[in-house]
Amino acid sequence: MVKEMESKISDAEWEVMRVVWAQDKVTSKEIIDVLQQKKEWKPATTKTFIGRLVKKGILYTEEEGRKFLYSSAINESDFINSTLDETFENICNKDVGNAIVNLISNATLSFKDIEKIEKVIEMKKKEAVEEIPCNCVPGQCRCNNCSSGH
Amino acid sequence: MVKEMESKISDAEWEVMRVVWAQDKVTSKEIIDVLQQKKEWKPATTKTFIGRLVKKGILYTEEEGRKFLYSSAINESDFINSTLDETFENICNKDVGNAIVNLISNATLSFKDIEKIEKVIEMKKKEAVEEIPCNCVPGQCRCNNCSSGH
DNA sequence: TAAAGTAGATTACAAATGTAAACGTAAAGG
DNA sequence: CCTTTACGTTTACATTTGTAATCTACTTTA
Repeated sequence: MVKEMESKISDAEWEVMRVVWAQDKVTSKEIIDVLQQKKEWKPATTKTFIGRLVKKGILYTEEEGRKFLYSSAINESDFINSTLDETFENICNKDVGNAIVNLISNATLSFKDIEKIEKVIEMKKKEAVEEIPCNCVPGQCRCNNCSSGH
Repeated sequence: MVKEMESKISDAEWEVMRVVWAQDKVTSKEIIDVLQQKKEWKPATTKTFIGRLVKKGILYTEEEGRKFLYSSAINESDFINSTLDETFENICNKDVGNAIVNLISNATLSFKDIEKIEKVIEMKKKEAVEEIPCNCVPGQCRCNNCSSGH
């Protein structure tokens, strides 16, 4: 349960981080090459994103002779999780379950993933509720799906 | 499997949509009131977001005498799902499973949600794979978690 | 040693976003 | 009928994001 990450990076910056996360320490050239292939970004474009990430403190730099080696200042899983948690805060409580179902159905999962999911689900059963109220309109839920409403 | 939603709304706009979705048809005053309470937005601020959503075609307007009634031009669940699908495209394939585990563990779920999740999981078992390769660096995965790599 | 190539830093600029005030017009109240 | 109110529209403006060229200081190479 990591608290307060609150860094918020853009889609383009994510793309850079993915390269860094996948390779531990990288030179700018490596990042540039990967993204030139994958996203067709001009080198200058990638450089901009790298620079912004460094400024935000999300990329560490360590000098290696003349160049820099870049590495992530944040843990990949923690970052993904807190980003997703923030995204889910936009979603009405009552829809979270369906959203998760949809995600699972679109995902490619390993046997291990499935095992883990089954395990959490088993735990969640203990604290499951009958109906989840809409929390979009505080105080007075008039949402169609909430019999409890108003 | 809804294709092509590609509307992309901002966090602030989401907040407006939540109010609309929760209530079917609403006046601007209702939206403004809710968000003044919930987010402490000035009426003018909310008006701006409403206007932008109308311009984007995401809010319908229908005249009701002098005022407008606003309603959503898009289906809530479809919208949520396609937004999340897009978000998950930022996430390395190999991390998707863990991300889902995390989401489940932070969610409040109903018995029905859990049932549905169990059902999808059951289906996913048939197409589960041994290991999911990192797809962040195309062609040559050097990611730590991928034994298959490079 | 001069030319060419690299890498990081600086500058550019349009579109989207957050945040809001001001404006115009019609309605409702006094 | 005039004033206040309410609502939609227009304008404002700083920040973030996407997208990139240019500049500067080395370094490698001819």
